[in-house]
Amino acid sequence: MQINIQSDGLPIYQQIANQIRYRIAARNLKPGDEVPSIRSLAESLRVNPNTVARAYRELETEGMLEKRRTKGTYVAEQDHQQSIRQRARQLEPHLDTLIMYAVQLGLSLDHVTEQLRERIEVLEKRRTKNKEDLA
Amino acid sequence: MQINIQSDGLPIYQQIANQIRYRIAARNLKPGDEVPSIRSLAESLRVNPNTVARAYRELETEGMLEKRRTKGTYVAEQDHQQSIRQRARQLEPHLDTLIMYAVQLGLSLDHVTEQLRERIEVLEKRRTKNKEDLA
DNA sequence: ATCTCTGTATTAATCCAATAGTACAGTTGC
DNA sequence: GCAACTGTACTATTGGATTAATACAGAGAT
Repeated sequence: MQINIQSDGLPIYQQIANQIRYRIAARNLKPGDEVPSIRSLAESLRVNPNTVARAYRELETEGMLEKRRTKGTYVAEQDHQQSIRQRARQLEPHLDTLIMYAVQLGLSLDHVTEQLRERIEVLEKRRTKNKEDLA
Repeated sequence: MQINIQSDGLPIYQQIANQIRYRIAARNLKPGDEVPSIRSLAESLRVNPNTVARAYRELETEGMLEKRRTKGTYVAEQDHQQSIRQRARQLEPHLDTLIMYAVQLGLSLDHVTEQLRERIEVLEKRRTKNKEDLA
């Protein structure tokens, strides 16, 4: 498993969790697939087993992974895959954080939704432009 | 100046900054108003001057406050008041963070805007309900 | 001049999250 | 039984962020 660790401030265990989360979302990893064992991944990243364990534990709590003791760790079968609702619930605290910031900046909430829409447009355009550049 | 400090994990200097930011946004503090001196506020909160100084420095960077050396610290005249654009720019990194989370959760960006809209509605209702309860 | 008020700078103590070191416990297959 | 693999638990180190202690520097009032 190709995981890139950078010393860019973001904790290692989160970098691992993010990258696996992303692969699952992109269906690059599918339900039932086995992910590297804690020890082997720790070894290949030259990182302590506990660090990988923490990433896996977090993903397990989210219902992304499923540990089978003495067997290994696998991408969970159901849960996150079909249930958008569950994932949406995980996004909620981040929404609240954003709203809190907006309130503190004295920005109206209508303004925030509008600004978010605009920001997404910008990012989308950038993304499609990159694809064109590659073609 | 009535500032409440709680030991709830949020750093003291941020609690101070937040509360002042909020008052300015609510026009409870107006441009030109003087805020308590670093030393006096520090004393009344039983906190180190540097802690208050840090809050003020942050607000100054944001263009909210304006220090006049040997005079005191004042709510800035222009800047934040009329320029929504400036405040919006400060919100941008938070928008990006939210978008990043959404992508990692495999949620479409349209979904995010929709969920944000819904979340805001909930909070708005809760807010108006509280007002009714008080009446 | 000196007292008293501004904000500032430097260094030290403290605390906590992240990570490592290392030993433990269960299962499987030889 | 024992080797080789799973995930886990416990303790120690470290590094960074927060806060404190304390001293500094400028301006105004008396």
